[in-house]
Amino acid sequence: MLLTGTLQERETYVPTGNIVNQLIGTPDMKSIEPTIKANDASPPRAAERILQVARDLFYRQGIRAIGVDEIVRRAGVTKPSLYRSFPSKDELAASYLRHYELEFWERFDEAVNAHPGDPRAQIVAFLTRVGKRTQKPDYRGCGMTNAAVEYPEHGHPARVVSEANKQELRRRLRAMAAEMGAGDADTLGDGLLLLIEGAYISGQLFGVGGPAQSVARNADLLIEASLKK
Amino acid sequence: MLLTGTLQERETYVPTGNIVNQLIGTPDMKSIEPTIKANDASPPRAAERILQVARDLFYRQGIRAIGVDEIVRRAGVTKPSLYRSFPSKDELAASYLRHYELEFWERFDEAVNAHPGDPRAQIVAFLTRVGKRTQKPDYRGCGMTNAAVEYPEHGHPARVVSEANKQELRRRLRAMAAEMGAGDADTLGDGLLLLIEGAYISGQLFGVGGPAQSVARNADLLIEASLKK
DNA sequence: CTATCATGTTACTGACCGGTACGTTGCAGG
DNA sequence: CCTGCAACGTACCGGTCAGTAACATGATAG
Repeated sequence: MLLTGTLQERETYVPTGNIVNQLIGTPDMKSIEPTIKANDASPPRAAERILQVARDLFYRQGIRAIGVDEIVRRAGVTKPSLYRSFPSKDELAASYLRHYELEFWERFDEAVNAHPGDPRAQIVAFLTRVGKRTQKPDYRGCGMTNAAVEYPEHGHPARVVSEANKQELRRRLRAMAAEMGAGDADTLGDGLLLLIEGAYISGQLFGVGGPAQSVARNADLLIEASLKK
Repeated sequence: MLLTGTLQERETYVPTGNIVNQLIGTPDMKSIEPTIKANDASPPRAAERILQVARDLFYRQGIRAIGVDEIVRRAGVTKPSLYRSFPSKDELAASYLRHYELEFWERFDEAVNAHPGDPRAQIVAFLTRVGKRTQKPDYRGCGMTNAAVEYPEHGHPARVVSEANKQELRRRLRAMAAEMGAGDADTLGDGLLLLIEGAYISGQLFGVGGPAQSVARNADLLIEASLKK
């Protein structure tokens, strides 16, 4: 019998392609354009357009479902323009997710800042907005969660971004649960995380009218039960 | 500017390929082999081997990540053998999911049957086992949930199976919540579904030691809070 | 012995995958 | 005006994608 033995599994990511600067690379690097006057109404640079289109398509259709050809076609540019700004499609996906994460923390901190010193109200406020967003007809869940599902390989650039975000979210939720004075803060924090992830998934699975619309209410119930212990 | 206008989005699945019988097609059709004596130690039929390999690879790596060439190579068969038994890769994926769903309901009903007339214990028993499974090192979540993430297109064969399963699960959870006597049974049922989906996702995102291990405890807390209302 | 038929095979298709070598354009500074 | 250089495009790479045409084999039924 053929094909026995040497069919290794590839559980860890090994990159392909070259090394170039990437948009939203590591931290800092706030602006895209290097030397443009503020009043300049110039059309967006190629890299910017590419990332913009990629963010939209990757989120709505999934990363694996979208080829680089379609991205550059819709961006009105050509492939070398993409590969001059991004080392690979995988790194373009990672850039998309880094951008997504930025927006995520903006939303999160907005809810936090709206209720200073009241972590329970912060959570409920955040989840109320999540619940609302899941009821939009074209809701597609959390880009980072979806990317982790699409790329189970350890070390894949997209997964790395997603995992780091979820770890940090878990840390903050547990801290907030402790701040509430929960008997078992880690369990409550984790329970809230489960509800959040469940809302992301159920939102795109059930669409409008799905269980995700009750995420804030359920979180509040769970908090209540956890504080009485 | 080029490329305006006629770039339609394709949100609904349109099939490609021919029409053939499929393994685990619609209901019934219990056995694979049509005419084989029971004592026969013959090697598994091609279609059976294909589905077996596909189930393993689709679950572990994802459906989009696996090509039909790899499936037939690992199954030790060739592509026409696959396409004689399955109309398309999409339908092969649907067959994988139908099989997955069967196993899912086996696990679910096992927990239900272990605690007759006690829906709360049924849920907790089921989620205790889910929590345990999420702690296995190679846990990859729920195959149906993952497939729905991979295929957002309405009407895709894989997504159809997943959506139907989740709808039915939601129905049963709400019914069990009502049976418990919850004040707002639909909200509790939906909350339990959120926890379950959250456990599936978090299990594969965090690996061992992740928040999914607390899903049963959190579900019990949520039930308690919901019954007191 | 032969016809049938399911199951196997080799070899191929056109489209698309991610990625790249190399030429062209346009604009700034000397 | 010319040079230099960054930003872009043309045209192509080998490999893989899902899917198929045409043929071989092997067991069974008559």
